Amino acid sequence: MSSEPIAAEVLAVIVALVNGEPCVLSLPDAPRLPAGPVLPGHRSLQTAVRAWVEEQTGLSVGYLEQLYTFADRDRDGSGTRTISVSYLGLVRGLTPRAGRWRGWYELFPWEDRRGSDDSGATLVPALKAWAGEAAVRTRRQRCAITFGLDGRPWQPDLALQRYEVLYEAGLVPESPVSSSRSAAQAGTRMDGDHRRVLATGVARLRAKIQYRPVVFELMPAQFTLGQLQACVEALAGQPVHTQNFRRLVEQQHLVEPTGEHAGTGGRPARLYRFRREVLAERQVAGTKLPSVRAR
Amino acid sequence: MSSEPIAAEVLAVIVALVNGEPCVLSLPDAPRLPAGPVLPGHRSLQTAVRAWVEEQTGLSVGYLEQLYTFADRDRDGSGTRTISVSYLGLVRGLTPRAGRWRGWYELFPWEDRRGSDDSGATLVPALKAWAGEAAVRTRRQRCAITFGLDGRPWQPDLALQRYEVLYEAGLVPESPVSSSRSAAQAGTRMDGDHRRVLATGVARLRAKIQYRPVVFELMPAQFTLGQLQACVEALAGQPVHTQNFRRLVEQQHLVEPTGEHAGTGGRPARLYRFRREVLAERQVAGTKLPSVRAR
DNA sequence: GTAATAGTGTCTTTCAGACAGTATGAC
DNA sequence: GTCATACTGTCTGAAAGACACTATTAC
Repeated sequence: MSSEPIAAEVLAVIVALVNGEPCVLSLPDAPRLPAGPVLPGHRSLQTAVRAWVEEQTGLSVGYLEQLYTFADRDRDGSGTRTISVSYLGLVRGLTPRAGRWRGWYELFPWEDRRGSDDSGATLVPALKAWAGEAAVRTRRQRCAITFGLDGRPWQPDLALQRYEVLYEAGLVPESPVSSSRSAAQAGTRMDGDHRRVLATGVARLRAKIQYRPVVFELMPAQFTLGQLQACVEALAGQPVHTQNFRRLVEQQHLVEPTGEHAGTGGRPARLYRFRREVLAERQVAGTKLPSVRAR
Repeated sequence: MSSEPIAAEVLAVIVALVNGEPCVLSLPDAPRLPAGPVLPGHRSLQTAVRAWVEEQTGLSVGYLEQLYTFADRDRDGSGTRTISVSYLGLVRGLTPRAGRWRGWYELFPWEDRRGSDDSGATLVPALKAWAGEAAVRTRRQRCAITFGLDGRPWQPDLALQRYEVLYEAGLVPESPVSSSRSAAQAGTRMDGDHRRVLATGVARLRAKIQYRPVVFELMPAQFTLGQLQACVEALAGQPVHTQNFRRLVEQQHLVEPTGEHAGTGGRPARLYRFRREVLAERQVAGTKLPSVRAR
C-alpha cells in the first residue's frame, strides 16, 4: 500500500462552562484549537488527544468522543495531505494552565437566542439579499430551514448548516467569497477551518443533550435544578420551559437530592447530584418506529 | 510535524437489499469490506471511497456518509499505523460486477428478531453464564440492556454494543478470549475487525432510519407500502405495527401515489414514489427539549 | 366460497406544552 | 409588606399503540 505522504493529527474541541457561559478551549496566543500529530507513543487516537491537550493547555480531559474526520487535500496549504481526526471533550469548569477559554457566542453570535429577539437583526436581511440573488428556490428554502425564517422553527442543532450557509454567502470573514456585504454580526474568526470544526462540535453537543445525559459532564458535583436548566439553555442557545424541564428531569430519575440547599437570592433551592447509575441504564431513550410486541 | 510513518485507508460498508434481505458488499473472494489507500489523486475521502468501491466491485455508490475512524496501533499487524476512515453507503439493489453481497443476518444471526422467538435460544444461556462468572453486577446489567433481558426492551440500534459484549464474552470466533463456550450462534466472521466496522454501520443505519428518510435510498423508484415496511423491518430486524407505520408514513408526507398498482398475490397495492422535496424540508424531526416561544 | 394482502376508522393511553397557583427566602 | 426564585398541581391537545372492520385480488 504505497500511498502519498500523509500526516495524521488530532484536533480537540474542549467545552466547559465558565461563569455559566459555554466556552471552547483554544491556545493562549492564537484562536486555534489544541491539536497535534499522532505519535508512535500514542496507543490510540483518544490517547493522542488527551496528551496534546494536556501538553498544550495543562488540562486533563474527562469525557471525550470522536467528532468527524477531515481530509480534504491541502487543507493547510502544505504539500502533503493532513488527516485531522476531531474530538469533542467536556470538562467541568476549571482554569487551564496555559489555554484560554473563548465564548461560543462571541464566535457564533447568531447562535444565541436566549436574550431579546433582535438576534437576527443585521444577519437576516443580509441572508435574504443573498437568497434573493439567485432565482433558485432552494437557496431561499435552505436559509428558511436553517435560520427558522418564514414561520419555521429555530433548530439549535443546525449550527453547522447555519455556519455553512454564512460561509457560502460570504457573511463570515474567512469566507473565500470575499463579500461587500456587511459582516457585522459574523463573530470572531479562528485559524484555518477551526471555526467549522467548532460548529460541528456545537451541533453535535446540542443534538446529544436531547437523548443522552451528557450535560452532567459540565456540571459540578452538586447543583440546583435552576443551574442545570441554565446550563442546558446556554448549550442550546434557547430558553427552556421551566416546569416541563423539571418534570422531564425528575421523571427520568436523572438526579437525586443531596439533602442540602443553596441560597440563590430567592427561596433556597434543593441541591441535587447526578445519578451515575443511569449512564448504564440510559441506553434507553425513545425509538420512534412503531414496534410491535408479537405478530 | 514529523510524526510516525502512517498509512491512511478508507473502508466501505455498502448496504443494499438483495431479494428483500439487507446485505453488505464484500470482496468476491474473501469476507472483507472494500478498502484502499488514500491516493494523491483523490480530492476527498468520499472520492477515495467511491473510487475504490468502483474499482474493486464495479459498483457506483449513491448515498454515502462518514461512519467512524479507527486507528489503534498495529490494527493490521504491520509496523506502521493505519488510520481507517470508514463510510456507510446505500445503493438500490443491483448486481455488482465483481463484489459479493453477504446477508447481515448470516453475519449477525442474533440481530434478526423478525421471525419466531427462538432467536436467543443458544446465545442467551451462554451470555448468562458469562455474566454469572464475575460477581460484578455491571456485566449482568450490560447483557440485560443490550440483549433486552429481564423484561427490558430489545433495542435494534445497540447492534455494536451487542457485538462488543459477544466479543468480550468469547462468543464470536474472532475473539481473543478463545473460549470453550459453544459459539454455535455466532455467525460468519470477516477479516480483521471488519465485522466490528459492519456492526457500527448496522447500528448507525438503524438509528438513522428513525429520524431521517434514508430508507428510500434502498428502495426502487416505485414501491408499495408493504414493500417499504418490509424494508424497514429488514433493517431494524424487528416487526413493525402495520397500521401505525402507514399512518406515520402518510402523515409525514414522505410518499405520493403514482397512480399505478402492483399485484402481489392479494389485493393489488397502490404504488408510491418518494417525495424528494422532503429531503430539504425534513431537517425537521423532533427535538426533545421543552422549548418555549417567549419568556 | 377461502386465503391473502391492502387499506380505513376509531378508541385509549401516554406525554409534551402550557397555565395557575403555592412556598420560602432576602430586603 | 414586595420582589425573586423555587416548587406543585392540573388542563389540553397531539401523538403512539392497539383493535376492529372493509376492500379487492387469486384460487
